[in-house]
Amino acid sequence: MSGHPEPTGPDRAGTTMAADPGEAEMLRRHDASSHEKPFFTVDLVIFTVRDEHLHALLVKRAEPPFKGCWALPGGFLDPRRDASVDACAARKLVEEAGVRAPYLEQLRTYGSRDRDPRGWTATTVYFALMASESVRLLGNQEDARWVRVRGDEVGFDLGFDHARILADAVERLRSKLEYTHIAVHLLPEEFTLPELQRIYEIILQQPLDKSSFRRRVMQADMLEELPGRQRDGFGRPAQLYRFRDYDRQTFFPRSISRHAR
Amino acid sequence: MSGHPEPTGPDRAGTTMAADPGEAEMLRRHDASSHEKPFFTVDLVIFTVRDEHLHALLVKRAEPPFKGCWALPGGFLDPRRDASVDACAARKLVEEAGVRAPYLEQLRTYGSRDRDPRGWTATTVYFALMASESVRLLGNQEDARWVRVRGDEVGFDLGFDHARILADAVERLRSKLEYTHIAVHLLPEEFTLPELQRIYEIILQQPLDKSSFRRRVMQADMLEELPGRQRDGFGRPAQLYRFRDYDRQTFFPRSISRHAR
DNA sequence: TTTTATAGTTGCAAAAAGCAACTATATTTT
DNA sequence: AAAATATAGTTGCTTTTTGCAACTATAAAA
Repeated sequence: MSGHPEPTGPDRAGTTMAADPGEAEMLRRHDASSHEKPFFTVDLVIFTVRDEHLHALLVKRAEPPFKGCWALPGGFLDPRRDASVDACAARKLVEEAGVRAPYLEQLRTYGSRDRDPRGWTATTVYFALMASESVRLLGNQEDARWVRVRGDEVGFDLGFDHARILADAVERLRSKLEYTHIAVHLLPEEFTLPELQRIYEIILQQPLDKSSFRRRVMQADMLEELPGRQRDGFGRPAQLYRFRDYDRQTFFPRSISRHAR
Repeated sequence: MSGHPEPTGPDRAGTTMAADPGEAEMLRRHDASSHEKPFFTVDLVIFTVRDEHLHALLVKRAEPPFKGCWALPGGFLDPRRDASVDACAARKLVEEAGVRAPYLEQLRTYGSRDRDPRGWTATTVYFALMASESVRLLGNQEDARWVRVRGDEVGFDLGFDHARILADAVERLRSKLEYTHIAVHLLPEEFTLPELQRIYEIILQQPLDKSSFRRRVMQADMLEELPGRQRDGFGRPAQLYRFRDYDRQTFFPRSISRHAR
């Protein structure tokens, strides 16, 4: 493909003229020259499953605003250090949770005049999934903790609009679990099928049929059996598997739980 | 839950209220000076279906950088005018496409040191869906056009990283069409079932079975029959329907096209 | 009046999911 | 050591959902 648009095409037909072109032009130039910038931060919703429940990592704010309140980890993007927003999120993930490369996905950007008392602020929020075993909390235990998520909240107030952000993140997590394989990122590299099923049950908050679940996961062909390797426990030992392709995002052809309709 | 954390558990310390104004004022100055801000813009991927093909709205840039190039509509957020990022997107939608309230959803935020020659820039991208009938392009025909999307590109280069953004938007659109009802937003308020099916076929790029499609859509119970109202044409007239609830985002229990596995 | 084009329905075969009983293999208990 | 118990994994059948193709319905065009 070349560097120039086609001279012809279906694009000319439906372009009804309307309001004054001079006005639009004026607005465009105004925008370009004013360049007033909002504050820009990156926040993280870091999920894990521990003790049969979904947990999120929260930090206690050491500085105003909302000093002493619990909030999502995150902070200002530093254009000198961060080559990109993604890189900034990865940096903060290391700083806050000491984790190298878990599943990290952008949730969305929240920005408004009044969500931060310091002024117009936009924050791009990422959510991360990790195995609870792989987490090393840095710094003091007192100012960073895993908090159990009940429903879509933690049971107490959070600073800023972080309660709403957390609720959105939980919703996105549930929604993606219905259709994708991302739950594997909440487990260590090697895991068993019953462990994976338990993750789905905990987050979707409903029991799943064992045989249907296995059928579905095996048909998706995402797991690699680790021959001879088993997880011992009380009953019969369970076969260990590994997720086949951590980069590809695959979808189930059906949602896991039947939707109420 | 209430406005106060539980006395026990990991949340014990989350008691403090929001910052007092005097302290916030002090910190505002501190933060403002110590944190460099990136530029912040909002861009739009505006989709419609015309002439049996998916189209996106592109504008020809009047100013550098990429002057003369085609790019996605958008521009700098203005903290004085825009109460939120969402509001900024809605404003730009009116300015660029003269549309009041189509489907508007945030895609994601792209930000890096080198995506704009003017410096570190973050852009939050929204994608909009609208019926081709409802569009009034403002300004000159020459600098805003509907361009046919083939695969996930338009066939010529775009300014900035907009080609990649457009590809991401197309992918998101396809993905959401598999599981949700958003295709109705690409049609006028009243439409027929064959028209809706055609939208799915065009965007998913594959034929769909008539009876399965109807069964699925009717079971989802999202459409309201308009008694006595029909669309005339060559063959048998088609029943007109209206989408029942424009706010609710509902999901199909299965994806529409069978996935290759 | 016949042909053609499109809308919409129906019936059945095929595929997938739900369900429950069954086997397998370990630990714990007696 | 045998029995009880707990968990993993399989199998067979029923029910549900889908895919497919033929069928009917209703208009305009020939």
